[in-house]
Amino acid sequence: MNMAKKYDHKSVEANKYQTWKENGYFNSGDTSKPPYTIVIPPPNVTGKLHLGHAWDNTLQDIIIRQKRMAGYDALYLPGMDHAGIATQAKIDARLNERGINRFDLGREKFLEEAWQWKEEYAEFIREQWAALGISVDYNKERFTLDQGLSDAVKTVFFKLYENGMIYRKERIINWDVQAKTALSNIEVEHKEIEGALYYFKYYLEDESDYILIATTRPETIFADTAVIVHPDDEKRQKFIGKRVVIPGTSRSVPVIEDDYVDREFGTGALKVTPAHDPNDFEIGERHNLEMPLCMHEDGTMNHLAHKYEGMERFECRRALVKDLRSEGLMTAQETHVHAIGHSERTDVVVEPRLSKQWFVKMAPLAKQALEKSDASFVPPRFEKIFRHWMEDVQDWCISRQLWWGHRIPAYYKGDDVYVGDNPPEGYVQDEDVLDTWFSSALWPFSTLGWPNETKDYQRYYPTQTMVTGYDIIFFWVARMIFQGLEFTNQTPFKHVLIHGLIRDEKGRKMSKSLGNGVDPMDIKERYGIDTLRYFLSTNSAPGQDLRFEIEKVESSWNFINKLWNISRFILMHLENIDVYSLNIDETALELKDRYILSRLQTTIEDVNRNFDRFEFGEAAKALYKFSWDEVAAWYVEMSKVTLENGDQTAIQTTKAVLHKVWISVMKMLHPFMPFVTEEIYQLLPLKDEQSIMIASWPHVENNYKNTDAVKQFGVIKELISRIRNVRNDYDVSNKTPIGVYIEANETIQALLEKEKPIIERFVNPDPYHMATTIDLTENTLSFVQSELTLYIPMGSLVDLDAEIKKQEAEKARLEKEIKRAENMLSNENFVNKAPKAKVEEEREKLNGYQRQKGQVEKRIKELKNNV
RNA sequence: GGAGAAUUAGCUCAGCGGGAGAGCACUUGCUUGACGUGCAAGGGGUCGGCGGUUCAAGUCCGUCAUUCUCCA
Repeated sequence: MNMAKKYDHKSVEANKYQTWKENGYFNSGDTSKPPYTIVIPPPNVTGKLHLGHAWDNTLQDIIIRQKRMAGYDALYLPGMDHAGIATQAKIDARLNERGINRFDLGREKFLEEAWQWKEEYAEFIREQWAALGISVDYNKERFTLDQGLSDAVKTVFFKLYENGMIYRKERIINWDVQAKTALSNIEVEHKEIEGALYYFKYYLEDESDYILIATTRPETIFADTAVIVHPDDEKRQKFIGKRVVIPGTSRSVPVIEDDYVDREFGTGALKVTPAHDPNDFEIGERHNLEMPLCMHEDGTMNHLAHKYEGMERFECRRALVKDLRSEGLMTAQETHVHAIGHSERTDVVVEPRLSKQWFVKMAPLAKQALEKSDASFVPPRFEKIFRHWMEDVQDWCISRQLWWGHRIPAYYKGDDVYVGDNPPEGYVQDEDVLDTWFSSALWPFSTLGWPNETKDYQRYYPTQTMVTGYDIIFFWVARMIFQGLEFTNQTPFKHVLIHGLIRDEKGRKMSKSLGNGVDPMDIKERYGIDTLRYFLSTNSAPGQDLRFEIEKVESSWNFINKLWNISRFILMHLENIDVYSLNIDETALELKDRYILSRLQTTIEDVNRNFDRFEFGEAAKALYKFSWDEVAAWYVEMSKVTLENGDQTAIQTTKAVLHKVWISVMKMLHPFMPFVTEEIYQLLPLKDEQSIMIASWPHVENNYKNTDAVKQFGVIKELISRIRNVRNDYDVSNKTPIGVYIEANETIQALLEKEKPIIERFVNPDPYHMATTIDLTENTLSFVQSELTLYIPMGSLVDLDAEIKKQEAEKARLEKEIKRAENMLSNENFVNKAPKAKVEEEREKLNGYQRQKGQVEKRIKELKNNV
């Protein structure tokens, strides 16, 4: 026995991952077994994995390890995402440090830099996967810009284009002025901001009258091309057909009528800026208006803003407002709270901007997804969120003005467009790349070889379970579903397990700007990765957020330390043992053995049920309670009695049971804490496999289920707990023998006689006395229990009056219980409608209470006689 | 404006149709040969309010309140 006295995560974790990997345990491919596939949500090649990744990956690894042990050909497919904007921004920053601008470098050289960056970070991420202990099949690792995945992207692009589901058009898109690229709708975060509503005078050209117009974005007036009034607006009919001058300029625009105007909002008249607002764009199309832009791509004003040219847009707004106010062209400024779009990536205010971009027509894809998706969400409410979004999804802007990504396979020559692999002479390829999510959407099948009908694709697709956070249901899950259905005719996964976000100890989101992030590697360093995994997987229910609390991490560590010490005890007794003696002889089982083996079966059932429901917290709770509250607190203590004083058969049986119970518990805990369970498994004799990773999952053995044993054990437990309680209440040291008299029927007496060594060990009684009736009156505490009445003579410590009061209270309590049970049983509806077992249970309870009440009454009488 | 979640012990959270649970914190006692990061024994909740369904409701439905999130 050379186990350390306390759990030392560093020595436990050393070398194990490498060994597993070298022995090929992570590899899929055993075709004699049914496949079970999980693809990793590919982390961005931008930097470190955070706690959110650790949580996400732990859940995936728990599922896959359990399935592997349960007899599946488990494939946990790893990979990474090129993450267009995010990575390009990082590379830009790194180049800037070296004083280099990417435009000086040129596209080709820049991409060389980018690939180098990717190699660096991929290695870093693999190290972190190893640190987390996740059992991914490295033979199948993929990257979104790999050749195969790029082919998949092109195939999808071509097919959608052929079917008219991808188009290129001038539309109002969300423009990120910092990243200088288009964004899709869902990359825009709407935030309520207190802005202002500015009222401007648009004078008629002859200055005889003016229309007052309210706007929240004054700087866009330079791109106004009309003013509209409502057809029913009698007051303003006279303006229709005339021209008004844009305030602060000499340019005039026509006044036209259109019922789009909301007569309740602002002044009831509207300026139209088709190139800077999606609604205005539609009006512009209806009325054939010109659509000039008044800003550059970086958000500074262009020549249309004349004297404001070159100013940043908000600076221009301030200057313009100030000028118009002093010129009397602005009449009012009201505060106005409205939702303003911010770039999810750079957090700058998104500029709606007319731009020619590529789009995916969403209606047909969404319709199909809604009709055919059979992915089941856990918890189910997320399906509603997915469907609701799908129901009114807008076309997806997929082009990005970046270099790092899948370059759009479209070529132009003048107005001619060629989409395909072999452009004719003279055609020039589109400069832009596709939205990163365009490739992520294909991840579950492109990683398995699609569009080729590869063996892997045929065997492992569709996948079983997708695990991800609710924050990317729209970005990713929904898109995988509609692309999967469109291109593989199947939903890409059966189950979608949704988890929440990880929050700091105050409940705030972890973020770089708050600086409240926790590095999983720091936790690993201090407590071990098993501790972190156990903490992450057991402290929230599916779909709920998880709060990071160091106390919970510590309690996870404590649990592992407890497991370590139980193992130490067990291993001490299994040293130099003949492994054949570890086969259990059922005829030799003592009560404690029958009890713990029976509880082992119900624990396995409980764990299995909760694994099937993805309720890992509940599964772990069952194992925690079983190993700590039952194995350690009772079975181990009882086994000491046998191991010290029992006969050879009993000792061997106890050792065999300890071994069986413990190896089963280690196996069931392995998905949660792979390293420490492997360490202990390796130390245990009589293993079924070289590694716990590939050992078989425990199965329920019905022959060990024994409700009688559990019940009898309960009698012993209740008795012991009560005597310990008296010792505590009356401050009687465990060293002092305590008098114990037990009144019970002969069956119970026989049971207690048999378990005498255990009771003696646990409560140190004065040799205890039993009879079917016991008449002890003087200075004796008494406790009526379910199967027996316990008397403890306490001499002068007993206050008879107080004891009578206690018994009276007990009697009152029992009477209440009796009344409750009687009420239920006299209710015809209950007796008729409730399940029979439930009714029977209540009858038994009633009988028990009545018997107990009789005992208590007898006791009160005796006490009173003695006062 | 629409949709969802949360509201349970001092704190953080499980439980979601048959008599309230965990971790931490708290109280008392304990150098018991696995473990003081432990052991034993405790205290502490009319499960947000009000209605309803049911033989039976923290648990299902409705409604209100408060907090949070997503969508527009």
